[in-house]
Amino acid sequence: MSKQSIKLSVDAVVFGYEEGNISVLLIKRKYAPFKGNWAIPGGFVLNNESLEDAVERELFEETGIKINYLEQLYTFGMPDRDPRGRVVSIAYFALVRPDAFKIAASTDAEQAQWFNINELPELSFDHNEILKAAIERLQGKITYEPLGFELLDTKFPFSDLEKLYSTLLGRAVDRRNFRKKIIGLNVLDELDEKSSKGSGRPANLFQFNQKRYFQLKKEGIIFEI
Amino acid sequence: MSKQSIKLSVDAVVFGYEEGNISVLLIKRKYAPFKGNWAIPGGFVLNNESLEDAVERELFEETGIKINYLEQLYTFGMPDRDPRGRVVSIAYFALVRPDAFKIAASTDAEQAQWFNINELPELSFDHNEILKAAIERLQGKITYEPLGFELLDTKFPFSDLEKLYSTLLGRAVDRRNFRKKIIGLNVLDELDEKSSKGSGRPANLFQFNQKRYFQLKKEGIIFEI
DNA sequence: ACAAAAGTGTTCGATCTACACCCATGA
DNA sequence: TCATGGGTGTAGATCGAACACTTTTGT
Repeated sequence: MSKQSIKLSVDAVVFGYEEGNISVLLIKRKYAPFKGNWAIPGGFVLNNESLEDAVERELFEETGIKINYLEQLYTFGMPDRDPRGRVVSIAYFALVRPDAFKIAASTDAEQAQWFNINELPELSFDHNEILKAAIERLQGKITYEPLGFELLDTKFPFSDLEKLYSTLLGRAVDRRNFRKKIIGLNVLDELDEKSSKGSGRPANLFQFNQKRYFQLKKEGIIFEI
Repeated sequence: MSKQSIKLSVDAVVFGYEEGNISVLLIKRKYAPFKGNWAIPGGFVLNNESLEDAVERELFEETGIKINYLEQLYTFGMPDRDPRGRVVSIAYFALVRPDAFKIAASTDAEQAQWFNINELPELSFDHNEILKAAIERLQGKITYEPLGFELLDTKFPFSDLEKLYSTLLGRAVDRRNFRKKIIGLNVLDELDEKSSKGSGRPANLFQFNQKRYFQLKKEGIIFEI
C-alpha cells in the first residue's frame, strides 16, 4: 500500500429564512481553482480539531457567521472531485436564525452572500451536488424533526411557522389543520406577548419548548407533520 | 496552517439475517492496537479509489464477502478516536442476502465471524458507537425504504418478510394487516412457486419488483410501513 | 367603516387496529 | 387424523382533509 496523501476538508451548507424566502450562504472564491466562482464555505481540517470545530472555524473565518444548528450531511469522496488532487469533503448542514441572517447579509457583501435557493449560481467543484443533497435533507427532515424552529426567531407568531412550512414543502398548508397538529404535539409554549407588525390583528407569540420536546421524544412520542 | 497529516479509512457494518436473527460481521484484529479484539471490518482508503470501492475491497480482503446493498452511514472524526494518530473514518452500512451470509459463516471462521446483534462483544476503537448508529439506521430506515428485501433471498415467503420486520421493529406485527399493507404497496410479484420446507401448508413465494418500486417512487408514492 | 391578518369547529372519508377461523400439506 | 404453518375479511376507532366565518387591530 502506497503512502496515503488524501486531504480532508469540511464544507457547510448554511440555510437562512426570512419572509417566505429560503437562502443559502455562499462565498466567492479568492484563489484558483474556480477563482471568482461561488462556492459553499469550507476548508481543510486541522490535525487536532474535531470536524464540527473545523466547520465552525471555517464558517467564522470566511463569513463571520455563528450558526445555531449543525449536523453532518454526507461525505463526498470521488477521486476527481477536486482538480488539485484527492480531497475528501465532509459536508455539513447548518441553520441560522433571522437575526444572524440579517447581520451577515449587511456585512462582507463582497465575500459572502445569501442566495435564494431558487436563484442559485453555478457552483465550484461538486458543490451543486452537495447543495442539492442539503436541500433534500432539509425538506425531508423538516417533516419528522422539529428543525423549523431553528430557522425562526425564538419567539414567533404561528403564521411565520406556517409560512416556513408551506415554503419548504412547496405547497399550501391548511391553517386550521396545521395549528391543530402543531398544538397537539405539545412542544410550543404560548406566550403572553403579541406581535404587532403593521396591519391586521396582532398575533400571539409562541416559543419552542426544547426541554419538553426531548422529554416527549424519550417517551417515544414522535414529531411528525 | 500546518501540513495536514490526517489519515482516511472506511469501515463497514455488514448486516445479515436468518430465521429471526440479525447478525453483524466482525473481524478479529491481527495487529496492534486492539490486537486480538473484535472490530468492524475496514481499512485505509487508497489514493485513487472511491470510498465505495475502498469499502468493497476491504470487505473482500478481510472477510471474502460480497455485499448487495451499501450506503454511507456517518463519518467519525474525533481527534482521539484512534491511538495511532488522527484517523477519520467514513462508516458504511451494508446488507447481505442469506446465501452470502451462509457462505461467509462457513469459511474463515477464525478471522471473520457473525455475531447476533444482541450478543455483541466489546469492540475496538469507537466501533461500538458506529455499530449503534448502524443499528439505529437499519431500524429507522426499514419503515420508509424497502431495505428488508435486501436481507432476504430474492424469492421469499411472506412469513419471512413478516418475521424480519417483527424482529427489526422489536414487536409483533399483525399478519393480516401486514400482508394487506405490503400488497397494497404494489411492489411485490406473486410467483407460481411454492416453498415447502417441512411441515405446514406450503407458502407462495414473492419477489420484490425493484423496477416497479422506482417507478412508483418517481411518481411520488412513498413506501411506508 | 373597511382592510388585513388572526383565530377557531365540524363533517366526511380514509386508514389503522383488533381479532379468529379455515386451508393445504407432511408425518 | 393431527400437527403445523399459510391464507383470508370485517367492524369500530382514529386520523387526516376540506372548508368559511368571526375577531382584533390600524388607518
